Amino acid sequence: MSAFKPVEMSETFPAMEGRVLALWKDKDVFKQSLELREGGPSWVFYEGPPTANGKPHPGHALTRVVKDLFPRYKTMRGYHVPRKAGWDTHGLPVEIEVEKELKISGKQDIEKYGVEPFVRKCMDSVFRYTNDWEEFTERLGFWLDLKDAYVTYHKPYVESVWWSLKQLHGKGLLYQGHKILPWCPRCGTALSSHEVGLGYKEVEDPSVFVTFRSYDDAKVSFLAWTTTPWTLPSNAGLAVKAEFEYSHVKVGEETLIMASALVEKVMGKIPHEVVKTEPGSALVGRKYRPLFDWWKGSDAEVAGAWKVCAAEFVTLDAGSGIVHVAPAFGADDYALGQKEGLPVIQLVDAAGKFTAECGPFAGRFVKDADNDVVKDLRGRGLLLKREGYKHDYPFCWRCSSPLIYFARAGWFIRTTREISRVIENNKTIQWLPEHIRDGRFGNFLESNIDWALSRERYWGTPLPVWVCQGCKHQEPIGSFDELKTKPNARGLDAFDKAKAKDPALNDHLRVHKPWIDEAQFDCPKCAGTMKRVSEVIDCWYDSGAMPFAQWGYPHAPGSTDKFTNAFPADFISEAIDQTRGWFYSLLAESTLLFEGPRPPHPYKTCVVLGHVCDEKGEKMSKSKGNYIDPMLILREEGADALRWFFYSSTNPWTSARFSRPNVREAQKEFLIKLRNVYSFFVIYANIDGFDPSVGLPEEDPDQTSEIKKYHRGGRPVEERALMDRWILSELHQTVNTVRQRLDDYDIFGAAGLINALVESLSNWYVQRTRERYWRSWETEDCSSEADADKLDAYWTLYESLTTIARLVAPFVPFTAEEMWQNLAVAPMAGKGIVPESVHLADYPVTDPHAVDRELADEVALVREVVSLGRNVRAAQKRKVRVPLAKLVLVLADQALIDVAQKHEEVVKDALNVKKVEYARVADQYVTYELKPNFKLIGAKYRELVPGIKKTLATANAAHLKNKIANDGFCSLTVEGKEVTLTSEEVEVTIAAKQGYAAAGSRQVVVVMDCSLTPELVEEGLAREIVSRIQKMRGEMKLRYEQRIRLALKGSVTLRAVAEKFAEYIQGETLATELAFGEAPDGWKTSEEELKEEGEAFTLAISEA
RNA sequence: GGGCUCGUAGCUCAGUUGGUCAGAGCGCGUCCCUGAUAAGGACGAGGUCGGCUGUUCGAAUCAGCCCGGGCCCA
Repeated sequence: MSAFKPVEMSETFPAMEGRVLALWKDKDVFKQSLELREGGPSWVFYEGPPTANGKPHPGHALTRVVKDLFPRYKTMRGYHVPRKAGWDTHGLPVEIEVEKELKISGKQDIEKYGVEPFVRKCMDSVFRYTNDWEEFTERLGFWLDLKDAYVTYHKPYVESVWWSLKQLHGKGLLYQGHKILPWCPRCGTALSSHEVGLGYKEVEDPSVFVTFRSYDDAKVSFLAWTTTPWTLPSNAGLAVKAEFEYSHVKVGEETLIMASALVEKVMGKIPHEVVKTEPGSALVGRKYRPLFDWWKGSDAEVAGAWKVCAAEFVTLDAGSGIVHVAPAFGADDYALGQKEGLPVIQLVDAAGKFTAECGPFAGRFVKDADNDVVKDLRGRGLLLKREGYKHDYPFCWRCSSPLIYFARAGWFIRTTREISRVIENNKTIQWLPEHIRDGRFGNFLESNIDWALSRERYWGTPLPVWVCQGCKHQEPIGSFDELKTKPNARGLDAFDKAKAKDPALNDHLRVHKPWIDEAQFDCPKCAGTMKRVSEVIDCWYDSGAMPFAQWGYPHAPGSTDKFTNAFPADFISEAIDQTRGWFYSLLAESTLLFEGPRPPHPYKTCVVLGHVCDEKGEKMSKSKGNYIDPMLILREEGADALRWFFYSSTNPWTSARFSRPNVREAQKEFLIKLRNVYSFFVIYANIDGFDPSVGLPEEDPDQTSEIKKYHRGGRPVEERALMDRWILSELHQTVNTVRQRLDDYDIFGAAGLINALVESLSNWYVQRTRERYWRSWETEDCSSEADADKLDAYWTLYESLTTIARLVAPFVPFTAEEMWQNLAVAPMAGKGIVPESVHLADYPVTDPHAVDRELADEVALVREVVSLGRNVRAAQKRKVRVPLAKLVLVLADQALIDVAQKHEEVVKDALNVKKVEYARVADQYVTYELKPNFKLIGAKYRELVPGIKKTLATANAAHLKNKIANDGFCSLTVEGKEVTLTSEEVEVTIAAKQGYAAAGSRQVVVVMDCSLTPELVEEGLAREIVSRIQKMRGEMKLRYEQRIRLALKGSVTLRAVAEKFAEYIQGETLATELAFGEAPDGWKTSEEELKEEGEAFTLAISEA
């Protein structure tokens, strides 16, 4: 008989979600959802590959729930949305993880350990956490095709990357050059920025002011400042800022040039005199003499060296306003040198020692030589002064040696040549939030430098360039098979040999170091030996290649179709730190490689996520110890709670404060409320035998319309009760706006609307219509008006809940599924009417017919009235149980009175009053206030506005109000001018006068007659008795429809009231009889006391 | 140091193209309601809308500067 499974309120959310997961698995719902939409328009999603060498943290939870929402939504909208998973597997973090595991450190140790076993360790380590990730992904409800994931170390992926690099080489976009790297001279290795960040210490370095003699006048010098004297022999230029003013300062016989703003600070007590000033731009291009004559460059190099350049990085914070430039030892310096044609003078070797040409300094470690360099300059009169300078300086986190910034040869992608196309492409991408496009990301692109692609490491995609050992001829290689076609190709069997020794060797490693390094062939130019360069590439290039590499394009069979069908992506989403990472690598590679497709590509929309912070607003990280394991939340609170928290608490791009209490709050706010309504429906639908499938045809031949598809019974909307029409209007209005918000990628906005809908459903619709579900049926066939109305109530709530289930399915897929299974699938099973999962259903469509904006406004007013009425009751200490005789509503105009009258029954019921009266004029209760409508009069009267405001405020409000009401306008004299205001230009508001039992807002005042008559008190007492009985029923855990027998024992008054209201009391409490006197044996009894009424009685209940 | 971003009630956050008592939820206190109850409602806080200056008839909302937090970069 029961159509619905009772809702077990004691079941935890995670337990419910476990059942849903099992159902999805059992019916393979994800796969079905893809198959269902095959042939539909496709909507392309790219999964940014997470690095699977650590456990998922809360930030990944945010990323994954956002990534899941839109594909689910689009699928329900009819799109085909394949979701291929991916894993980022290369890179330094993996190597470091393995180094730690092996308790080794640095490249020398790795070489000693052996590159082959090391690389194998790296590969193993990557998937150590895969199980964690897969469990996390599934438990979160993130539907992703994990079985068919792309993996960046796999051979087809690597070869796809090779193909792309060959394309770039062919376009002249791949070249060898220099890059300034943080370098540990002891370890002989570069450090990643992450590693550099680990080792900052505060130290005192020399701060020296050095004089560079002007080329044409030995008496004039440029005063430059540096904290690294050891770089001075490698000086190649000086930098000034064109906009600054510079002074010629006479000191004795000599003239020093420095920034005017710093003269006093630098010269201090040294006697000096400013003889001339000029802008920095006037200094640009002047030549000077080097401090040391050790370096011997080519004529061309020398011609370009030792000149003054303009640079933006020059500041007035410290120093002299003139900066010493050593392109080999600073990134800014290098970039400036490239721009200005300065030579790269590098008089320091990789061990941090001065090179042989450095005379007395040759072979000395640079940091130790600082003092002697200074001494040498002083001896030659080239030093103005030396001080100490405290600052943070990076040290090697492994060996504590001071790092030096050092130019290293490497491979680069010439992004700067194509950057204008990249910028154009970027301009057409939809960024959320919008400011990323021209802000953080746009700025980053504007200051683009060539992409340093190569890494002197082991575990990565090998850079596929072979170089002739003799003539330096370069040849990029696009695949392993291509190598085989090369003249006299040899060493290609290195991997096979290794595999013969150890059959467990993974075939994908064929294209990795060290085996691939064995491959050689003959140089086509000089017949020398072509060998691969030793480097691997930046793993960011790997991930940026995923649009084509995930399909093994163009080598893999069928990959061309797969690639073109899934390019560009409609949607990607990652956290903000990916601006310089994945967002850039995707965009840059796509722009450089593909010149055909119309921008934007390879992604059209990018939702940028904020960081997940702890309750103090600090970024969560394991090292800080403020980290919550997201699996803990999933186990304790559940996936929907976690998901809803991220969707509803704030925009995804503002960093959310993540904590268990916050997640619980989101759960209480929304999920529990929704479940309560759902449970309420199921309880009474089962009691009343409401069955949505009754009368349905076995097969529905026409499943085209929303109504047919999802079945909507009951009378036409316009024939239903006001309340039903209202909630259906709210429902369909919300459906409409939620679709709009989601189409705009506005998750937070959509979640807010859904929240408001559920709030309305729970706190107003159900609250105010509960009695309709409690009534008994009157007729067999529900033909009476009362029964039809009751049936309407069920259909209305049924439609609301099943529509909400579909509406929230992309957000809280578990709760939605649970509701759908019970409300739709269970009763309709086998009738071919509803899909067997909510995620196979269509997203709800608005029925414009059901939307009634006027009614929505009306109910808003009614809710306001009720709220104010409760306010009055609280202030007057009149609880709602005691009926009051009269309520007076004072409303600003007749239209509002009409509205209130229309909804009078609801008001009476909600506030428990006998009668409602209406008044437009009620001067004894209210005061009026007049205010101009600023928006309307602002532009018209401008500076008169304050005067108008003042005049209106001080005028006789009641009088003016009447005048406006009668004539439609009023005239005022403001600052001597005549001003005529129409009724639209003046807002009349009312407020309750002090001292009355009244409360008011701008448009309505509620006045209550709070006097009590004996009749009212008696009725209140009767309701009090009912309340006590209900409470007891609850304590006895009686079924909701259980009939009972009642016995009461109390005062004469109490008995009189109970007798008078016997019918009411029995009706409300489902009592078949009401007796007075001692409780019969075996009945449950309770002593009740009504303090306010001064009554005490004994209550006894037995099941009937 | 540079870029971006944020700074609104004890906490978490809203606040539409600048228009006038600055809002919600949570927590707290008081009270109420309850045949959905691991719910719900009413009321209270008296918040210099980070600070200063400016634009404007009018600014939380625009501009400039400053202070503080976050992120990225140097």
